Amino acid sequence: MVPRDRRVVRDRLQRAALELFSERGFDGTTTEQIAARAGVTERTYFRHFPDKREVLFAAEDELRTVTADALRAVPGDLEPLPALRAAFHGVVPLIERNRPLAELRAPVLMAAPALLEREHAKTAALVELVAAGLHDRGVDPRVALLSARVGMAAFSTAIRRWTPGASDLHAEVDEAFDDVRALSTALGTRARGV
Amino acid sequence: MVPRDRRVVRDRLQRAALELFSERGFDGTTTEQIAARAGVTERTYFRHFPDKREVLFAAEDELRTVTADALRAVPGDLEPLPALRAAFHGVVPLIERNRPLAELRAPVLMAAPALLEREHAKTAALVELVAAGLHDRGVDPRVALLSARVGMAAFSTAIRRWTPGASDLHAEVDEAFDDVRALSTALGTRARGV
DNA sequence: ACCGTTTCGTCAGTGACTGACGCAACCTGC
DNA sequence: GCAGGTTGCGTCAGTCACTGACGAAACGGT
Repeated sequence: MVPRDRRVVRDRLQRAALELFSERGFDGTTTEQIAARAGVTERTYFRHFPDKREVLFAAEDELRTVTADALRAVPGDLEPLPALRAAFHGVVPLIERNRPLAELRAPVLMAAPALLEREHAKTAALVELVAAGLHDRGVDPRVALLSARVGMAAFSTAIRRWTPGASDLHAEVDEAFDDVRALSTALGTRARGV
Repeated sequence: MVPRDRRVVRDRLQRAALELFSERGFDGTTTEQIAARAGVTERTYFRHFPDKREVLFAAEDELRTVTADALRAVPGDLEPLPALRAAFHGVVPLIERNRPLAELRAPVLMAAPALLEREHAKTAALVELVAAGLHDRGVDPRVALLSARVGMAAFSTAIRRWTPGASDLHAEVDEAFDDVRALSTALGTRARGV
């Protein structure tokens, strides 16, 4: 028994998994191999992560709390989409900080459908979280869900458009929301309240 | 060996799976049980469906082709979001026709995270499809992806808001897109081209 | 009635995941 | 510095999703 600290083992498992997935791919790697490289047994792996994919999604909890806090910190008089734009600006530092790791993860995710699926579930869960946050601000639930989806569409697009070094994520967020606004004007202007 | 017709076996498997998932839940059902109720072996199940979840997602192919065709049928001079609104109107009949089955599927999906995840992947794949369709119409790829996400957000919201019998899905689609327009006006009006 | 093709059953095997049990290392109070 | 509770791990056995290989039965056409 080497590492008596739980965080150490967890960290070694994450590192080992990322390495192996990069080398042999997700499907070409067994959980037993991950555990072996981390110096533990397969059973221990499953004590730290509920399944094979979850090793790569440890940062999700922080993203959720930061997003929820950022939305709560937004002035209450803002309309739904401006509120989300402001909230996502508060999430930008976290995304920027996690960028080095994200660049290692990206090729692995793209190559494994099971991991892509998990990533989509992560986005969907975040939409629900944001919708709940809007509801807490007094937004009608029907509008809250649509707003959350549109806002998340803008934020996801901003992140994808982001080319670190060449562009600023804050600027990309503003541009994406501006694009939503510009795209929507073509929908015509009928008289209906939200 | 009773049924020599492939479609018959496939249909029996789908029916058996839906029944069993409704009775014992997704996790409480084994693929062997599904096959047994359909009168075949587990091996045969996996000859018809690649995994345990896919029995409930057989209609996806039709949705994809209908959506792609509907988008192609839209006049080429429409802006992205109006084009998507028109295309989704063309998909409405399919959704309405599949409603009875969808109502049986819904509670099963909600109760099983693995199935919800598959459903989200389906939406994500449809977004990619729509983005590609927009790109074929000459829309810039960066704008196409954002448009596809926003349009799909509106369509998904319309379907969720839809209470069959009490409301019309066509009307819900228009309302959802109108809501997007109304929500976006709050983003202010800066001068930027799309 | 013959033959190529489809579709299925059987068998054997891998890998993800779980529950139960015991042991060793840590933490506490005394 | 030591008894006793807690935590983290190893081991074992087992279930279930999924796959490849092979043979047999049923189908379609000639």
